[in-house]
Amino acid sequence: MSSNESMEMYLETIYIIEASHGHAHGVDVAKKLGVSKASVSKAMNKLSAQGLINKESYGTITLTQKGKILSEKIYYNHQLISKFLEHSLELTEADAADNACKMEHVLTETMLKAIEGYLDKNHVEITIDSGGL
Amino acid sequence: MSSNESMEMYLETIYIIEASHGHAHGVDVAKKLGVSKASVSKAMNKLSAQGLINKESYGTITLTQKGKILSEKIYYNHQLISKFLEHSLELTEADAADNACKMEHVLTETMLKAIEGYLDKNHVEITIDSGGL
DNA sequence: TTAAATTGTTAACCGAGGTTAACTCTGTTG
DNA sequence: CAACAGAGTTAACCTCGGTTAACAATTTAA
Repeated sequence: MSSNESMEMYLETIYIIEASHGHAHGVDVAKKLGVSKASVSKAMNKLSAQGLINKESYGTITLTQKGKILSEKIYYNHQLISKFLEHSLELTEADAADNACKMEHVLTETMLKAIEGYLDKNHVEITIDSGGL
Repeated sequence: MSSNESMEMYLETIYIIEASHGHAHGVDVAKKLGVSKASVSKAMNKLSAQGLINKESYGTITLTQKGKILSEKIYYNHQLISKFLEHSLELTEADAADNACKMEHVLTETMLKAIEGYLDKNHVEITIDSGGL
């Protein structure tokens, strides 16, 4: 637990790619995050060492159970925050996602719980569409 | 403009100290932020080079006009976010400040404007008490 | 006024997270 | 099957923001 911001971004990205393609490749992650292949390669070594991903034949990446649980949580938080911003501030989906993306790494558990409460009270559904990162 | 997160923290801290003592000293900034004197010293050189602070006799630090305007904006945003979190999510003042502190460096202008609108619509006053950082 | 305590600065260093360039590995295909 | 293109890795390097340790400067106090 408590991987930091950039590791969370890698994990979330792998999660999203895996959701639509079954597995991720380093080069896809690099493109999606706008970083070099080399950065991805180093990051993958760390995530692998933490037991969050499996590196299979020639760079095929899949989440471990542990990695899946963590990235689901990260992704869920992202959706939670996005919906909250859309509903409370009437931000567009794009603006909400934009800000959620940066907020998701720093909010306290207390605040995340409060957002859950807010959405619940206001009957806002959390759609798990793997759309805009 | 667009100094980054840690520079913003230094600036905001100087602003708060200056508000209650007339001027700041490096050692106070270091204590408040929980960093070493050396880090403060280096940061002050940068802020000074950017024309945001004046270093007066033996380490006495004051904001320049430019620095004051910027740190007021930073501090104002902090208050804005805090109030928003207290009102929309019913967070305690402490929890709100805690999260605002991390959010204030990353939100888009669009979102900040939206928060202003929200507070306005809900008649929430922004008190400029230089309380909990 | 001189000694001690406080404060500030500098130098050398560290880890995180990125880069480029050169390399290796794998798979496809002419 | 041989060669090339695509994908991954490695090494050397950079910047940022922090650290510790030693030193310099300034206050304060005996």
